[in-house]
Amino acid sequence: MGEVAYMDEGDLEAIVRGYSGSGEAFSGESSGGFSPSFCLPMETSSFYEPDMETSGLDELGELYKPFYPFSTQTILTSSVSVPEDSISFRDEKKQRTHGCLLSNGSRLDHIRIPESKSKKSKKNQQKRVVEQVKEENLLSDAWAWRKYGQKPIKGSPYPRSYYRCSSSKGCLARKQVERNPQNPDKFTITYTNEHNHELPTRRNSLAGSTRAKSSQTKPTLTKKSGKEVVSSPTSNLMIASADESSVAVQEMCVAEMSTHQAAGEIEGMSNCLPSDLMSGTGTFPVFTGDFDELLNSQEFFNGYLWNY
DNA sequence: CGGATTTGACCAGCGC
DNA sequence: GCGCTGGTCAAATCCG
Repeated sequence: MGEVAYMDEGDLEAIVRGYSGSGEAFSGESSGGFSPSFCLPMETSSFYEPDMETSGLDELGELYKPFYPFSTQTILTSSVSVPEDSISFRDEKKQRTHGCLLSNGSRLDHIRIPESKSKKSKKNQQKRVVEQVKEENLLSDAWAWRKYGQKPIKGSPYPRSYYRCSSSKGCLARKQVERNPQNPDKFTITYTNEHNHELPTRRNSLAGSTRAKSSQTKPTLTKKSGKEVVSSPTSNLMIASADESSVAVQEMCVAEMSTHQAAGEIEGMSNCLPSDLMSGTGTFPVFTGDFDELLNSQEFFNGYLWNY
């Protein structure tokens, strides 16, 4: 299952996208086109194109471009539970679902969030996109993010991490990532504002260099060189960092979308989770594939993704 | 050395 | 007005 909730201008409207399954949801029907990953409410279109009106699923991907340049692959990953912000409205969602069935079998439900939830606060007035993803899908974001803060959230045992787009100094795009208290296997990602630039040629200015995840707050960490790092062999791949491997993995996602390569490789790809968000989990998805192979595959995309 | 992460401090919005 | 909470800032620190 996967859900994506759009909250716009007061969080009055949101949609929930349902998936028949997290990994299996992607049935490889994407060649040359978008998988109907997202079905956005009309008003949501204004998010990117004020007067854009579309009903075509292909265009949905375009709508999502600011956040998900590769909507198809991104979607494939989206798993789902209920966005934290809308958890309290689960029942209502169930009652008011009248979504559309996507060609891949996933369903997209529209939900209306009670107005009481939105107090017209400055924050709420910002356009947001909320998505629930599984750990292994946190990587499905081609943008470069830089973490600028972390805060414990009341009512949740897990902290919330704050990221901003690091591709462009003037970019106001923000991203919040937090583990779902109700379903620790999933993360709630909240995107705020939109990117004011094209997809970065490199996810991070530091592409190629990896910073081992260090944290003093993770129970599931192991000591390494005096610092604590996630025990997973790939844990040093950050969700928002541009480790060569992670980039390659992500590109594999794209490749997958266009070449129908085994989705299993993606499902098994590593996850680069911030250790702070990993607290409470003892196991991590581990990518067991050959990174060299992945890196080689990267060449496949250099032509249009990473213009280097 | 450049860039990313960590983390305490600061600030603003909201409820009482 | 006060306290709580969430979001952001920025110095310190880390890493390749």
